[in-house]
Amino acid sequence: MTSHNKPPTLQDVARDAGVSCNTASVVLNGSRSNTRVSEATRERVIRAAANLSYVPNAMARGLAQKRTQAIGILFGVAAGSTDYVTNPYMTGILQGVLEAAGDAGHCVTIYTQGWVSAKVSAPLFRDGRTDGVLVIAPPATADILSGLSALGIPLAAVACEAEVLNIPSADVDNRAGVELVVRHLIHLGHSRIALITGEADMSSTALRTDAFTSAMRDAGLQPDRQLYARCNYSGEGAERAFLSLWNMQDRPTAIFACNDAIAAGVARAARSIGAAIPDELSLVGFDDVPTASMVTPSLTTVRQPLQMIGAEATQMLLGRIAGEVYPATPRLFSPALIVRESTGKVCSR
Amino acid sequence: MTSHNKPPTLQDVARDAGVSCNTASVVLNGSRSNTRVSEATRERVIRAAANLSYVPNAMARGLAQKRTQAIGILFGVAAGSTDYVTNPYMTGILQGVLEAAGDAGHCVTIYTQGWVSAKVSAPLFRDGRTDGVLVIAPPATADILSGLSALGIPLAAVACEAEVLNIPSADVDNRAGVELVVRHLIHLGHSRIALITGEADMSSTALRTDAFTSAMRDAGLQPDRQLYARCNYSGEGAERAFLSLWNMQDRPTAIFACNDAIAAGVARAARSIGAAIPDELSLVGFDDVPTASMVTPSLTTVRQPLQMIGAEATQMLLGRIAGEVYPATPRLFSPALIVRESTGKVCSR
DNA sequence: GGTTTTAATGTAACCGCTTGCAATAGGCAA
DNA sequence: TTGCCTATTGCAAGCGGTTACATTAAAACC
Repeated sequence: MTSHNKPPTLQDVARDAGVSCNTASVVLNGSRSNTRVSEATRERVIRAAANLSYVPNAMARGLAQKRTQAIGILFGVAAGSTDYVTNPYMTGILQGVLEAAGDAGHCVTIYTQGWVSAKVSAPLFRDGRTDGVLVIAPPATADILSGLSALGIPLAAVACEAEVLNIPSADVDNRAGVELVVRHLIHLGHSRIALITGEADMSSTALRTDAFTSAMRDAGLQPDRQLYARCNYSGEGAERAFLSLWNMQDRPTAIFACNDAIAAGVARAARSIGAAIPDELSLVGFDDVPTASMVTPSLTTVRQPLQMIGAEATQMLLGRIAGEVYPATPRLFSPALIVRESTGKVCSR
Repeated sequence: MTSHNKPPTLQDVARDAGVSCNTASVVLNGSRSNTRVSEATRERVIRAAANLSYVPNAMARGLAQKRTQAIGILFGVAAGSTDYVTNPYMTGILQGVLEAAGDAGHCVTIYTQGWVSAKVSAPLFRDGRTDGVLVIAPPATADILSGLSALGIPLAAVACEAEVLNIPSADVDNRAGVELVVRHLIHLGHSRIALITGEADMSSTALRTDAFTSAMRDAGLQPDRQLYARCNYSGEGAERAFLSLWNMQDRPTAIFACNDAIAAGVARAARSIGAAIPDELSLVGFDDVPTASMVTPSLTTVRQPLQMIGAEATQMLLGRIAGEVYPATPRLFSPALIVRESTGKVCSR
């Protein structure tokens, strides 16, 4: 019974192999290329380590060489919220991060510290637990990125304004996604197209709003600010936003919701008041969450490659940790328009 | 600009406060109640630490006191798979874990090491990175739990056979959940009820199959083994399982799918061959994933409190790390039957 | 006043591993 | 034989904390 004994240390390996722990260290992590070890010794050490199922202590190693082989991940959450992984966006990113980090032999540590103020929270990340931090879709108002950046912590980000801070980041190409949506709707004959955005302090809100306006103009349509509504990305407030649009004298024939959760809220509200989708109203979402294909009518939406985005950001972070330099411009991934049942030709009436 | 300077150490704090680093240490982590420190000194140290935004180095602290204030989490995945957080079950548990761990001031580290063999993988968790490991729904065939247990690593588990290993665990009350389903269906007049389970090596499969058989017997019905089918919890193979049941000479009037992903597959297959739900076939799922309420017809299913289960398991793990002892019997959480549109009275024909 | 308590703080040895540098031992040229 | 180079290996000082124990000084006791 080997239960409850302490894990073997490098000293144990060295003793069993009949060498100093210096030699054991050199053998086991292949470093010190200038200092060579004889083949016989190398084998003895490796055999001893295998016999003991030796695993180096990450704390000691981290302390000595100041690299932990772990990265931290910080999810953007609304102030006071603890909903870290309750939506498919975050979990999609996380899955990509886990795969990329795993491939690189890095652990992933999720930070749950609240987003107090950047001055207060940022120093917490200097606890030496991780080599760098990945920040996912933080609200711009939480200036955590600048706080972390000022402390010299290696960073990469997803879906946020990282360019001005010279932080590498990855994101979906929001502009391209919005253009796909607007072109699709216009192609179906819509011209009064409404926009329902999420929180104002998310970078995607500004980007999509701006892209929407441009795309409308490009199509020769005058965007109507009356048709811009706002709620939360969680879907909260979507019903109200929908109703305010629907009760206008000159109501829109299509609504572009900035994510699928908002679109779901709109669909629910539409059904409850008997507005037919897509006959009376076309509806488009963004994200292509699993539910989008299952609902009735199924949702036309923009798919973004979340796992690729998460993986790319992870690789950038690992690169930054290794000292590489990246361009500040975000790495953008192409979205795809998934046309389903919630959009149709504009009703002639 | 304070950029890129090294994080302040305890020595820095001690120097600024004009004390030895012993005193600083004692003040800052409040320990050593036998050794007292004067109020004046205490204040000086605290002020110095605050001025420097001092954060103790987790590696050094972990090395010294052999506790890292971090827990590991290992997701049960199919052999060769890297789908850690791609399904709502895992993310629901994770969310609960994050909240509970965060409340206790612990970090959560996700392990991505593959489930090689228990002999190979288990020692990896002795790297000192975490104080204990939470194992979520592992396949019984991957004897990782026994491997970890043999090494004396503090453990807690979710949804698995942990009792024989004397490992504290939490889970939904599968038996109660299944009974709710069977009673509901019988109440609607069904007697030929089919069961579609997930992988055979998941503890829930055995538990739910057994509970199903018992519940049928308790209702005075003879369970028909012909009506037991199997596929994967991911939903893969659900169509085939459904068709094999549907093509029987004496087909079932109701199907209990062991999770919502399977139920979704069944619903899809049923629609594709024109089998009407619930008119010709009642369908029940398990889990109550977000999609369940959105599909048409919406899915009758069993809701389990995933976040509570995750949080409870976390608290057990933290307790075990602190030396507490828990009963080996799993802590069970009551499920709730959510009746929606996919179940109805048996068709009289 | 001398001795014992007690309060307050400092010293130094670890925790397990990395790494600069010293040390040892053959081998070979001089 | 002596000296020097090179291939191996060991020594020891950290990394940044924690903590048993020693130390000092002031207070309390007889």
